[in-house]
Amino acid sequence: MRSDTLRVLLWQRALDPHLGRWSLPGGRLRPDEDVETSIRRQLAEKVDVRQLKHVEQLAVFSAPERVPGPRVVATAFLGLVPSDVDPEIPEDTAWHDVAELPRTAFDHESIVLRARDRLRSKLCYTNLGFALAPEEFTVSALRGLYSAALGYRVSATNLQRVLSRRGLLEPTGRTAPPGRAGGRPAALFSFAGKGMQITDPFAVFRPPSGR
Amino acid sequence: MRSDTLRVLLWQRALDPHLGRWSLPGGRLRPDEDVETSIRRQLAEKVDVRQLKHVEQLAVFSAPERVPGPRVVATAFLGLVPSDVDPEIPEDTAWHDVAELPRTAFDHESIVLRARDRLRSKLCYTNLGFALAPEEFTVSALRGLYSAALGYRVSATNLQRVLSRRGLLEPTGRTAPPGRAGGRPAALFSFAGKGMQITDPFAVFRPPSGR
DNA sequence: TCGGTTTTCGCCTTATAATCGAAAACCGTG
DNA sequence: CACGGTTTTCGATTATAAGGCGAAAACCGA
Repeated sequence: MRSDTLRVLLWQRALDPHLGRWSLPGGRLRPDEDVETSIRRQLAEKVDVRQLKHVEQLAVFSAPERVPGPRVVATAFLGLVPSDVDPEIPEDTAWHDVAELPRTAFDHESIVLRARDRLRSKLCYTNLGFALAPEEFTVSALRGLYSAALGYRVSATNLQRVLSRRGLLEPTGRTAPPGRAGGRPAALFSFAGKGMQITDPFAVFRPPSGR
Repeated sequence: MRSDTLRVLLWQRALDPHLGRWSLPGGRLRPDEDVETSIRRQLAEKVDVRQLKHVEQLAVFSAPERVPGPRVVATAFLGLVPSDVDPEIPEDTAWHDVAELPRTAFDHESIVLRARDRLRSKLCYTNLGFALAPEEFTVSALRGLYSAALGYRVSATNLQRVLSRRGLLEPTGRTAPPGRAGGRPAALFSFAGKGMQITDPFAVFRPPSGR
């Protein structure tokens, strides 16, 4: 998240094929690592890995013609960086608004869109939203993240109530200073689900309560 | 689903390594096919592909030591067969209760369990349950599927009400004959979400209704 | 016809989400 | 320092969805 828009880190290809187009960071799998280790290693060249708050497999892209030449099977990942970290990124990379992607290399546009859809879905039935938020955040800030990622305005009132009832918001007691125009200082919260997996789905058909 | 238990199709290895152990159907990716085409081809040798009502990528398993010898990266799939089809299966394959897996080859047990967890999750926030049901089914039968897959009893009353409100149950007008002991004949329903993707998630943070 | 069985449905309770509006707490300015 | 403008917070209310219970419906076999 950057200035209330959902972004993706892309780098501009310096080689043919598709020279100049923007592509997702990645690279070849080494024989001694699994795919998650590999993508974390690849990303370490672009972003500090410790800043990745969440990493999950997205899907395998394996169409025979997805890249020119010999076939390349790609395991795509969805990785989330909190909105407050602003990592040093190399010259040839940039954060791009997911809503206005540039001309991408290969099938990378569809990969990004798939990742966006996955994020949107999971925001609605998991705690994944907290992976986009800083350690401490205001309800307004969280509302901004949800709104930008989902593409529609969510109510701060309702967001706070829903997350509170689920026991996910822990008040830190501290407050954030108000903006230039004043306004009541916002209370700072942290994610309360420390023991909880950030991707644990909410139950819908719950087990019977009586036992 | 077989006699109200969740099963998985496994075949018994005839070769070393892990001779005699049970393993998931699968095989090597050919250069001219993508992974989904490949797994459908592989399965065609075991089960008629047309009987697969749903196929989705589960995850990539890529630990360097997951199989002896040179590393093999596997893309695992979750495939669902309706409860009423009873395909011809080869001699060396069998349906195994997921709750009581035999000694499996490699990491296939963890793959199966991961698939089970995915199924359980998705039953709660998608229409995936209908992929396990016949074209026409009674609410009781559906309840049996949900109960067996989820591992806890769900109420037929509530299941019907919830799915009806979502507009997913279409009455066919026909009824199923009662069992030996009698009882009111159950109405037959079909899945009403014909245009709808079976995996479309239900919204939780819904877009504002007023617009 | 009657007891046993299974399905279906209405009614009620509970749980969760959405909406609204007022109060709280701050800013800058006159 | 009072005031309008601003943002956050919270209580009260409404709306919607799910769960529980029991009665009625519809069938069987004897």
